[in-house]
Amino acid sequence: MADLGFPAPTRRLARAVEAFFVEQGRDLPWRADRSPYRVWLSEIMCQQTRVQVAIDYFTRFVERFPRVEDLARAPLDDVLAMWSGLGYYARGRNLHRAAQVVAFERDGRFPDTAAGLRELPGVGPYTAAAIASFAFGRTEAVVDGNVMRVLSRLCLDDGPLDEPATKRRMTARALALAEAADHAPTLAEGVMELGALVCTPKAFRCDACPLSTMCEARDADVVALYPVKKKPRPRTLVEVCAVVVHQDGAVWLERREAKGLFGGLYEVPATPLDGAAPAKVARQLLEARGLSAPGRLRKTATVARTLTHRELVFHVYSVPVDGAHDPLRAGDEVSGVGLSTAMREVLRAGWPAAERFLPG
DNA sequence: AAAACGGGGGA
DNA sequence: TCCCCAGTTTT
Repeated sequence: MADLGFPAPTRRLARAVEAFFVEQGRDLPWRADRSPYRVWLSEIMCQQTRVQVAIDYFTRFVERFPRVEDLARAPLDDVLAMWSGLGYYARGRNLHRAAQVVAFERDGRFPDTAAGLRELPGVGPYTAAAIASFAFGRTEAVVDGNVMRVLSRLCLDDGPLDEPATKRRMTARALALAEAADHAPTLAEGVMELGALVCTPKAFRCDACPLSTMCEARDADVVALYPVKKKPRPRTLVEVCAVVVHQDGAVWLERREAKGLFGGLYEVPATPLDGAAPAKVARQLLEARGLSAPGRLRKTATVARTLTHRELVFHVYSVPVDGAHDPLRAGDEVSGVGLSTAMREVLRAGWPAAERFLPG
């Protein structure tokens, strides 16, 4: 086997991590019962999301959908409504699809190997390994951001995080550790826990680390310089015109197509400005829907939301209407569909009754 | 290999 | 402000 660059025997490293997890691992809701369904659900929710945030969503989901069949039978809109605010909504859409595959094509049973799990929508290399390990006790290389950080420091690996070659090295190391462990799942979860609690990006606590005496970055006093990252891409400004058409306790909502940004979520009539005047675009949005615009449209507010690569600025127009209108949704229906945090803000800004119907 | 895809909490 | 989080999918 090629040299993995460990600063100490894998057996010693593995035992130290396992002991750390047994003694200091957190009592997270999804650790109480390691059923495949709960492990899968928690892992999907935790993707690119802080554990503290995922906890609330996980608790609500298992209460509302106790079994994978319950999730599979629910309308997608219900699932996305529950997912509202969590972000990366493709996860919610894939979650629903995967639940249907498991419930309807596999008799409710999850695949019990990483390769099998990998076939489910939304389950990539990390999640497949995590479920195979935590739920089925398999010896897998479970490599997430925490693991990459811990191992890059431990082995003084200066490969950029987003390069496949770096990922391959980390995977080989994670597998070697899992194979050297007493209990592979404990090791795997332990490395992640170490990254989450001790070997953190900024405020790392080497004094509390079970690996500190073996860590190469620590030896060289360069922990803060690892892992190595590439330069981030700049953000671009996107201005959007949003028209909040409302009638008392009802508001006009439309469903976005089920892909791309905020896919499958609901929104008020809206479109990017593309350099046009907001008032003019607002009028066009209304006319395209057969709505009579008042003599003069008044901008109600500006709502700004920052995404990873985009700065969204909504020019919000509040437009009261009367008479019957089709896509006008009663307030109590609004909480039953998927809404992005950005759209919640837009609704709050342009719909007088929003406070009565939008939680938070 | 690079880009797309949310949101928020902490430094 | 910037960073970065229990990553996956698409281009």
